[in-house]
Amino acid sequence: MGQKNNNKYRKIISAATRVFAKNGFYKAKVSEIAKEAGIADGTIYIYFKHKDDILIALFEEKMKEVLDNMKKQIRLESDPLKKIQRFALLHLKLIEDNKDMAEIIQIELRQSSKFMKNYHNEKFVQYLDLIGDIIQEGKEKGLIRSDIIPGIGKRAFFGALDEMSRFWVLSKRHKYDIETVAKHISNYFINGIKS
Amino acid sequence: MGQKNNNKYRKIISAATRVFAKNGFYKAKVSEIAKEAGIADGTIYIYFKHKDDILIALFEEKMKEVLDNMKKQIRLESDPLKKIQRFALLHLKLIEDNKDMAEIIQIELRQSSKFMKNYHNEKFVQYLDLIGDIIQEGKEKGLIRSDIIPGIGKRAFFGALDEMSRFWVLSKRHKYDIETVAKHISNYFINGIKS
Amino acid sequence: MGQKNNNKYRKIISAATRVFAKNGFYKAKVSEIAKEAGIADGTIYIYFKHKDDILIALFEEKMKEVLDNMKKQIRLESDPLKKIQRFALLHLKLIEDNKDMAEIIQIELRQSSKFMKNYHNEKFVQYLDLIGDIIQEGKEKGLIRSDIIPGIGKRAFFGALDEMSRFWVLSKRHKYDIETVAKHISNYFINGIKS
Amino acid sequence: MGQKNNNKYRKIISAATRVFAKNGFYKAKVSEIAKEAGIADGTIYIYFKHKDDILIALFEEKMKEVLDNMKKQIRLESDPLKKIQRFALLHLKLIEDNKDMAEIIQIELRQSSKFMKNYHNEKFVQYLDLIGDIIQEGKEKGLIRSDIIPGIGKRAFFGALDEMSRFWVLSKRHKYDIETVAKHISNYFINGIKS
DNA sequence: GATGAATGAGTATTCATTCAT
DNA sequence: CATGAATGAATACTCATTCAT
Repeated sequence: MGQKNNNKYRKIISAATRVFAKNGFYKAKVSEIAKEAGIADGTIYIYFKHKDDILIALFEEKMKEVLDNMKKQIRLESDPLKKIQRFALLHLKLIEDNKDMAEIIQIELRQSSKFMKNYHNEKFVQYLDLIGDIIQEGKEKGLIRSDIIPGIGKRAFFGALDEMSRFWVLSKRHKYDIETVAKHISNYFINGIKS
Repeated sequence: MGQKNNNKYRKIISAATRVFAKNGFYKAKVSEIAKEAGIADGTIYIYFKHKDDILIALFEEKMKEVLDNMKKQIRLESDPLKKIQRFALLHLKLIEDNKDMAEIIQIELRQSSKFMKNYHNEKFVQYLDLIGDIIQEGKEKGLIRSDIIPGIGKRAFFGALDEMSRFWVLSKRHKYDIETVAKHISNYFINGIKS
Repeated sequence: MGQKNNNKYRKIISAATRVFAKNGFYKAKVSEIAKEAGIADGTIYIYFKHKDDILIALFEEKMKEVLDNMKKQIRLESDPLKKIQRFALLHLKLIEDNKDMAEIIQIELRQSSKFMKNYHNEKFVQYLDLIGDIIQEGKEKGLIRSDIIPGIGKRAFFGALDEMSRFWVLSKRHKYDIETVAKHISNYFINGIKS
Repeated sequence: MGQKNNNKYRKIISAATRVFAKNGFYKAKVSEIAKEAGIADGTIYIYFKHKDDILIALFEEKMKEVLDNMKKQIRLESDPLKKIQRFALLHLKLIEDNKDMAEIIQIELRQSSKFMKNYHNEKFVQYLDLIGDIIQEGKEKGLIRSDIIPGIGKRAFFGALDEMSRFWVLSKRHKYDIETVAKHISNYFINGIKS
């Protein structure tokens, strides 16, 4: 924890975000991260035991931030359906404002066994559960049909946003603006599940 | 004679599907694919110039199959909304029946720059367009709201299915059966976009 | 011997001469020689047991030709000093007319242990001895100083011609014409050793 | 610190000289050079980008030494004809004292396109020019015939010495001693070109 | 803590050679 | 004899990780 406040630790995470985004985790060299961070190669191993750990730490850090921010924003809304709208807009804005991070999460983290399969992605589960909880709340308030299964609904909604994000990350020019996309996707979903 | 060549080409693709699925593209060794295919290491290089090309060929092959099959199935249905339901069910069934392939497409192919970014994924674009075309058809028949944008809708729907597929691929036990998931997801979407 | 008259054997030697000259023995691929010869890879191994053997055979063939030719030409001259002049001119002409062969002999055959060191180059020894014999004859006829050592003289003269040949092979444009070079080099030597 | 680097660089050059001389460049394994140098395989790649570069560096290093030494020695003599004698003796002595290096220069460096053809051998050109300059000087002083062409003479003389060197390198026992050979070869040449 | 030179395990790819047809 | 698909041994080079300073 003392480490996490450390200047060098932050520099490595920041440099790694850029380097991983550029060519992917496997093609990224530890020495390149060190160079980008303006430190020596060996210094990285004072803060991280393995190259893998940089990616995991990076993910945890970013996801914590995203999760905390999303929770805070969602709380400002009391109507579950409004919460869904806000979630969509905020999610896409986060992607837009953090292209490098988004690319890593989108592409690298889905990757090999080392991560999605063996690494239990607690923060991602919590992120999905934010949606699940909103759906549950909507059902309890009678705003969402009682036959909607939160476990399916949360993935469907997240998946829809995520696929748009992938498109975002991989395209240079955007055909649709964020607000439009957020509105459309949340409307499909809300209309699809509301009572 | 062509048979024999074809035979080995197929064996390599088949072996690679299993090997890539197990530990991912980067951790897969060419020698392991050869062993799995029951041929010599060097033989692989008669059919493929680089390790990369095996993954790309594999993807093209499988996607062609999936695309052809999906097109045929969709044509059997005349109602665009029914087409959406059928798409969902068939997509999830394909995933279920081709776990290894699904895992590769889900995880490996989204990966590094070499693929999603630089490799222009024509077949995937066509697959998405199948959905786009159905939406367009539905709009023209007055079954789908005129303000629905196919370019957003197709991604939202595919993303929803895809996120469920990911969950499927990464889980050992399935909480929900395919028919249920397909029904729910297509219902959200249909209710969300119908007139 | 029946083999040596064989059409395919000749084709291989001829193709190998071109292929070895282009990029050197080590970089030359057996399959490239086969392609150049218009035959299958495997056919080469009907005529030669190893890639090495092609180079050795090629050398033996060419050297026999060169040696026979040189012997015949030398015999036409009775004056040992004239023989030296003729040797120089003929040697350089051979190089000029057989660039590919010259390059191989110059460069490849001097090469690694496999050849100059382990392979006892009988034909080359005989070629050098042609010069040695001329010197000996000249000494006996009192035309060449009695203190000249043929074993040194033959190498000095051959080396002088050979270095010019190397220059020839490696240059694209020739500063001096063959007759001039042959005349100069034989004059240095003749003046240097004559009584 | 620079010392240490320098130290390993030297060790590699030295080890490579021995290893290349033994079996030739193409048969030499990088790992063998590393073992001979008492370092790890990877360390070689800190100092040299490619295996080729070791041979080139080795050559440049040795040639610089030889060239500097030869220049110094030649300057001690004022008579151009004496300079030629000294050149011959010194050249052969260098070969005798640096068998491994001589073998590499003699055999490996003449080799494939990578070297003699594509690699412009500046130091070798300068070495030859030392002889050319002596001839020019001799002509100006009226000691050497005015019709002698330095561009031909320098190659003839170098070639004569070089061919003796090759004989030297490839033989185990020497029939003639250095002084005799040097004296003979320089005498042929001097008598051959003097006024 | 910080450094960066050194390590050496790991692997894609090549290509001479074989042999079933 | 001829073929050319198949073989698999061989090796240059990379790069995550270590550790003496």
